[in-house]
Amino acid sequence: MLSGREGVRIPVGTRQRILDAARELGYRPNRTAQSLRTRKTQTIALIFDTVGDGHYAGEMIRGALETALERDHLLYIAETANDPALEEKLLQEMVDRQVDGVILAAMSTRTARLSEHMRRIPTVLLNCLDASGESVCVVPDEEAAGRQAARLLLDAGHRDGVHVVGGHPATGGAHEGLSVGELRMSGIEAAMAAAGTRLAGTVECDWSAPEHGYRATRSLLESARLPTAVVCCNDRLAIGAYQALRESRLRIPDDISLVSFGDSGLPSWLRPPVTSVDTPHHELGAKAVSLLLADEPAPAIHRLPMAVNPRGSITACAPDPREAVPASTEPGAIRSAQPRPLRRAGAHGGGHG
Amino acid sequence: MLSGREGVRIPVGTRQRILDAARELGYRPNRTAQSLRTRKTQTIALIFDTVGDGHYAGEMIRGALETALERDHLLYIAETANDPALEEKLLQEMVDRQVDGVILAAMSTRTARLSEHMRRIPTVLLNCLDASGESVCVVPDEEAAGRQAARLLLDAGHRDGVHVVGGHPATGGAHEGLSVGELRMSGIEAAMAAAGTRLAGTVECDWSAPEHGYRATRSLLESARLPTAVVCCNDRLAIGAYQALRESRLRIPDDISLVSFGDSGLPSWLRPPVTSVDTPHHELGAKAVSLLLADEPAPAIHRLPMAVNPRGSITACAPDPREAVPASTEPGAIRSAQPRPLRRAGAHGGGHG
DNA sequence: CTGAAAGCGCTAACAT
DNA sequence: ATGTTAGCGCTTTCAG
Repeated sequence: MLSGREGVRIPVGTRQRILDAARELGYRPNRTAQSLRTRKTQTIALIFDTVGDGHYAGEMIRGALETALERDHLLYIAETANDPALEEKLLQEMVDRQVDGVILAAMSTRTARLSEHMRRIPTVLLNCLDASGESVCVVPDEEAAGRQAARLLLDAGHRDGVHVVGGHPATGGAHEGLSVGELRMSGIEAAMAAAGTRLAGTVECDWSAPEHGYRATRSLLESARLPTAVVCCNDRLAIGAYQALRESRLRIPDDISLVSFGDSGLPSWLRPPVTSVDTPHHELGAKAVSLLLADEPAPAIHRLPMAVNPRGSITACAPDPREAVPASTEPGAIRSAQPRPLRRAGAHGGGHG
Repeated sequence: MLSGREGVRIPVGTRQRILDAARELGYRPNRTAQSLRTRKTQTIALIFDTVGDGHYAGEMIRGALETALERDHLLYIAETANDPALEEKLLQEMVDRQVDGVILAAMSTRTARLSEHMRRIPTVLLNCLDASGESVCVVPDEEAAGRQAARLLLDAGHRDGVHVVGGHPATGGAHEGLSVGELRMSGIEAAMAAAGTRLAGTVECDWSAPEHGYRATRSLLESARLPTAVVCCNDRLAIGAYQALRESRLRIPDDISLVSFGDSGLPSWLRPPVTSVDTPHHELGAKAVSLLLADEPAPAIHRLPMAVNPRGSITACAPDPREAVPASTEPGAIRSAQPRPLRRAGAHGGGHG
């Protein structure tokens, strides 16, 4: 009766008294014994390739944890460090402890190789796909994200002066053969085309560090026609872009608009805060858990929408940008050449980038 | 015999044959059954108050995981979001699953309140202390960190021009009644005193965002006597300081030296990289696990040394800074007034801050 | 419809 | 020194 057996006929008062007594005595069913019998442990393994700088992982963990808790499950966590042997060992340990399912999470979207274990236990791939296409996968919808970013700019009137910093690097993983960069670019281009226009240009560069964004943006500013808006393919590039723009005395968003794809939570430290299309880490983690715990984990790729976070780095663009923003070939002093060493100590004073 | 019973007399060949067969058949002892019998699960609960921005947590998790794995344990993870009710529930769930021990980790050092559960199960407090002083605690040695930071500067010849940005805010937790800021300041002051000198000044400010560091540093630069070196109490303040220095055309480390206390992994993105005294997240996690798994978890506070990471933001200081750095009351143009809008596209091009 | 009994797979205590 | 047995605390099956 304590285990919740149905159809028991006990006076309601008595029943309640029993339950109360049980609680008062601090009775807790022994989950280990339950598990031995039912072969279910109410636990899930969350295995990362690498926890990385943590931000990505942090939100994912939170999302997964919340959903798991709602469904009365607890989370194991582990990290493979991209070591196949370690991955195998961890998977084995998890299986030994009879986890009810495994979530294999990758920090940067890529194609995963499936271990044997994963054919014998419910598995969800998080932020990665497998070659066979027989797995349940959860990934951000990068192509839609590209369209979202472009729409932000288009809706503000930017049509002819939109440049991209980042582009389609070969590095990084793939969704169905396409890299994150390719997908985002494809989305951006599609949205521009749908609006009857196209990108003014794309600077292809490494996404890994701010300095690449800095250099790419500088090269943009040296061109004959100044951009009205720049799309940065990730946060690090955006930091570099901020730096380059600040050095050129171009103000955001007054002189130029900026959109970024957020993946690190860093944009909130930029001044002014950058409007970005952010990877839904939290939702990815939550979705992975709920799929794992669903009755029929039908093989499929679940693409989650990215979140648009307007933070004021976009300004309406005049119909003809040539009148609003005069072109310049002088890299040294594009706009106000006035040196303003110790500027603004106000609310935005901590500005950087 | 499979469970490793001692004193069994079996021909060596046979013994090996059995083991081989077992492996070939894929035999794995059922850990759940083991646990039911032995009341040990080879698992540890790692419970954070908040995973925060993740960096802190990421390294801690890694450290804990490595050590746990070495000792054949797996890690549960959870987050209480500083909600006592949730903490209680999670603790209960962990106890129900018979974890062998609990690590209670705080993101920012503070004093913890002990739940009843923790008196009945081995517990280690990570990055926090409890009022009773009866727990096993692992914390960074903040006072030593202060001395380390000061020594870096003193060894480079900085004696009379060292300023601190941050100070001793009342906010944040405490080690034996002292906040992180108080401890660090105390260490800095002790080291300066030991060297026969003292701080030129301290700007007390909020540690939470770059803009406070920016403003504090600006105020420093407006004073009559220019600092030869600045100590920033955390990464965010350092970012703000970088920004202020850059706007003043002061070069790091040529014109001014900088040291920071690292807590976010962010310093690596600053140009030039900032020399910092870093919280040993990884070691904290590892130590917590090994203490938890030790035979006698004697109540004690374990202070772990912080790691010094020289990254080139400190330069030797002339014996008399007054000759090396002329004072100025003009905030507008302290040093080279030359506007250099699009500077250096080279290796350090991505610089920001 | 309800109570009793038989295990889940292992380890520890027990006889041989 | 080795083989045997009795549970760990629960769920499920099977009689009653």
